[in-house]
Amino acid sequence: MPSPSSPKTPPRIDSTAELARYVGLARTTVSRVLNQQPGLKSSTVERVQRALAETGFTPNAHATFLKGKGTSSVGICLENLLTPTILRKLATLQRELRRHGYTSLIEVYARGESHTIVRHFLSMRVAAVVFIGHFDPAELAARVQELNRHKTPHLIIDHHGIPRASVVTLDRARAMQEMMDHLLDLGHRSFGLLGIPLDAPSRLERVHGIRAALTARGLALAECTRSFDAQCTRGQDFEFGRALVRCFLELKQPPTAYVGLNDEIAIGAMRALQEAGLTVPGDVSVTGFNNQDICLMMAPLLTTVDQQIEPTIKSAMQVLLSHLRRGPPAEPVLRTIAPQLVIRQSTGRAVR
Amino acid sequence: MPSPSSPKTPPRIDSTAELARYVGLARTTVSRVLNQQPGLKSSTVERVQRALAETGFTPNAHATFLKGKGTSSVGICLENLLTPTILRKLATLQRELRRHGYTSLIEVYARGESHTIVRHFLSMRVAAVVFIGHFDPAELAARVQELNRHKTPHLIIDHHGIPRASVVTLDRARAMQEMMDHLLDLGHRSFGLLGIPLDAPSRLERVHGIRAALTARGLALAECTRSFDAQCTRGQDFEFGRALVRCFLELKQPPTAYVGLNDEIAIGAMRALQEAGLTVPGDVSVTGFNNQDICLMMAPLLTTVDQQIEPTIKSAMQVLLSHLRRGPPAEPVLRTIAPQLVIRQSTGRAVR
DNA sequence: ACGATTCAAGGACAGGTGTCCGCGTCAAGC
DNA sequence: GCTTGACGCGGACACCTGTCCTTGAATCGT
Repeated sequence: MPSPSSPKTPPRIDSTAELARYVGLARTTVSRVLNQQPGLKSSTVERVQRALAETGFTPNAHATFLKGKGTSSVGICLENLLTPTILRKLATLQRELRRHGYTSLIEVYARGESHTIVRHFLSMRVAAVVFIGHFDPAELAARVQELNRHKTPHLIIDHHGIPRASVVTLDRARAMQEMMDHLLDLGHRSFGLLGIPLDAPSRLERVHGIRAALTARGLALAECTRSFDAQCTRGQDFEFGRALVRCFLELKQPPTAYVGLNDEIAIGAMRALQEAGLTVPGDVSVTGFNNQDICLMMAPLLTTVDQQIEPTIKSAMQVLLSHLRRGPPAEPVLRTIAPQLVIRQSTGRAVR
Repeated sequence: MPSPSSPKTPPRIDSTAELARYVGLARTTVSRVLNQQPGLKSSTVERVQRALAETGFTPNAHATFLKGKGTSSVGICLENLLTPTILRKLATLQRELRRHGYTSLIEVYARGESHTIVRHFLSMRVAAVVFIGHFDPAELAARVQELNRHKTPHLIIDHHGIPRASVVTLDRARAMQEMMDHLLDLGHRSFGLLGIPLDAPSRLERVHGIRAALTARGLALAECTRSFDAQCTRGQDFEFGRALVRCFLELKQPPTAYVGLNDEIAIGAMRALQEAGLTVPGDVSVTGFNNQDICLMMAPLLTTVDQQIEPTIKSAMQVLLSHLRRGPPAEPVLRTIAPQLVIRQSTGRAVR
């Protein structure tokens, strides 16, 4: 410490009143310095600033909030803490929020606990709530209703189909359609869907895209595609992809192209295929989804879809900020982000 | 009184006073119901409960906190949101904290911003602060001092060497020593270190372990090992591992075993080796660190070290809870967790 | 019908902060 | 010496909740 060599450690200060006593000023004067109000002698301001630095005092955020000077925070509810894309969205969103002066409250979803989470957000009087990922539809709808009743702005990233909720989401139908077009151009006519059930509502959008691509060429969904996980939407990891491919390989006529729900499943699938003596893309093609870093480490490099996370969050912030300024809108906002196909080495011409 | 079947939507309630007006009771009575105080007619309790359910009112957490009934929260500062092991620790810790009635405040570290983060924690009057990962030592030391001055309990997971700070960390020296023993047993005598600089303080512990294993066999660190990233400790991803191996392969006598800082680097290294026409573990051996799921998807399966995250967080919670009960201890607590070697297929006998 | 009991009403205070306002002080200008 | 202006002091109120206490009213028992 440069100026005085006083080794007296400053006392622990816990309120503006204590700080005022410490510097020998009135509490109101200290408060005025803290809030940068005009009409104070510069020497006084400096005196308080120095005491502030010495003691490291921070005003009680709860009391500040109570006075209306809300430390504006935004609640973020995540599907999980494992999926890399979700985490990249979270990281980007938190950075953007901080840039606009908001602090974030992060909670992780667990089935049946969304009520507790949203109540926590509401009790903290957050300025808005953001959901990232996919959730139980009924539960999410109930939460949205709850937030609407409290006039708390909210935004969903990814999950769609909830009434009266603003959503920013990747156009997954279009992504699947483009991917299917790519595979159809390569001559593929029979497809194994990995982690994409044909009837589960949570993956409906993807199936729509797949069907659109097929019907555009006069093909029928039911005849060209096969999915083994009608109800099993549990695991979404490497091992799941591996297990699914093993099921497919027991068929008399296994598909020539495998379409994975995500990169992990696709990678697990490639491993299982290679273990069975098949080559990718020589014998069969495999596609992923998300374009994670790991795609570039596989042999062959994985063909996949990029989520365009940066634009997604940018768009989400726009919507969120407009909701924060004008309150929840009468009509919910819906924005879709265009995906980008990333064609690499794991897809090739169909043989048979 | 109107009929109870009236579909009139309940008004938005924002305080106990409004709720009291809504049900036609006194504010104090409502407060007593909310805090489950005895001496209330059950019909009254029920009336309030119903209004509570109808309106979805939640008491203002800030005001509650101000009254001392603190919604006790713990601040968690993360190195980043990308490293899978950090995220698994975070997920486990948050689950444990919630189980003990604590809510968590999560912030992500950025160089030079730790001051802002800790001040935010302090302004929220958190019960404790936890750091997960590795940070700038000087910055972290300053934060610890700040927390000590405010008598706020704190705990560091992973990063060690900070004075007057409690730490729970994996015994990385022991992990490296065991891994080196394994490689030495296989006949390896020249090692390429990937992402482990020999002189950087942040990786000192690992180097200690490596040296211990070598000297136990009468070998010298400087003669057996080589590291290309003396100062470059930036990237820790797949591409970094790939780039490092390319450097090694330009040497006249490349090493026979590569020791990676983490699984990603090791996987990138394996790719680069395979691209160069070498086989793993036939020609060279490669080891990772962290035992992430991806290790099981590589060909060959990656030999690595498991961090034992579950026991780590369990231990951390014990320390944290004792600090929360008794306040910051006079002597900081240090706990090391025993690692577990996971030997798979990427390591084999040395040839030459 | 009367006293005893039960229970809600409502006032009061505390917790830390922001803000307003009247008052006192001090120095400079005339 | 008086006015004027600048500036800090300290009281007051508000934000919302939890808790204590007194008071008043309704209900119950005999």
